[in-house]
Amino acid sequence: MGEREDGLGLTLGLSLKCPDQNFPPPLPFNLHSIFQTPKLSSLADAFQSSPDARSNLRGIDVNRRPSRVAECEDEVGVSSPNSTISSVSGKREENGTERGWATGGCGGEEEDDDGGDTAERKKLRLSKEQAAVLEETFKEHSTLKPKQKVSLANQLNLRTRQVEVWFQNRRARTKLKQTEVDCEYLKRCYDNLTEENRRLQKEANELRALKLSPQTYMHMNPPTTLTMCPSCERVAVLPPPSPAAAIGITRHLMPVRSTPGNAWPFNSNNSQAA
DNA sequence: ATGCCGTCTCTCCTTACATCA
DNA sequence: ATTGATGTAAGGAGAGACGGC
Repeated sequence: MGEREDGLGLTLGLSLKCPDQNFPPPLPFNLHSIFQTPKLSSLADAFQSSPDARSNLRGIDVNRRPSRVAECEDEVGVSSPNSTISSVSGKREENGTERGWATGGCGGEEEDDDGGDTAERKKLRLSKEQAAVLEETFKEHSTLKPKQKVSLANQLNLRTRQVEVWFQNRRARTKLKQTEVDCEYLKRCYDNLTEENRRLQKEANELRALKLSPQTYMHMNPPTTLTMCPSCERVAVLPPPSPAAAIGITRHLMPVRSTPGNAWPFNSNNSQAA
């Protein structure tokens, strides 16, 4: 109806319901809405927004498949040159294959008190039984083969288009749910990394503070520095050469194996700590 | 083999309606 | 009774696959 139309076409699309409203950062506007060619209000839209016109649908059980429509649909299905099913998209609906369904007409060619070409929006609610069967079928396979679609539609007394749309919307809902789950997971990762980063920053600051005030640890026992001999790969336990080294890396591994002639200040007997 | 065209079906976005608090 | 939020069926655009010519 018209109450949701803001006239700007800038409504945001999917709302991912991420707990953190700032994650992920939303686009400032919907590009699709901006570039989509605005469908200027057609006569049909004017009709749709007319309360009088809508009231004509009240009391009509749109979940019931009118027999005449069913007949028409079957005819279309058989007569379709390229398809044995009547999978009618919105564009193809304009050929009159599905119009007027809610008002019981067939192909929209019935005489219409409301002015002929009524592109009426038929809003219906599937029954619980229909929804349950569709749900069960969806659990087995999220897409339907044409024959499955037709048989399911027949079983549920729905149009194939309705079954098709239901599965499309159901896939969209599944994807949206999955996106929400992914969003939640990424947010947890983000929070963990933030916490880890904060912890490391704090640690770095503490180490810098130590470095700037050497007297604080002057009288402390020097930390042990482990140094690996490049030739024999034994680890030497050394006092730090300077106080500043105490806050550096305490285990110094030298990845490059040196030649035997390398100057190694410690004999191998002193480096049996390994 | 290639290109064009029509059809079908999909995703994505949007709209309109039903329902509920 | 009204209203806003929410859920969902359906419309429409665009894209890709496919078959026929």
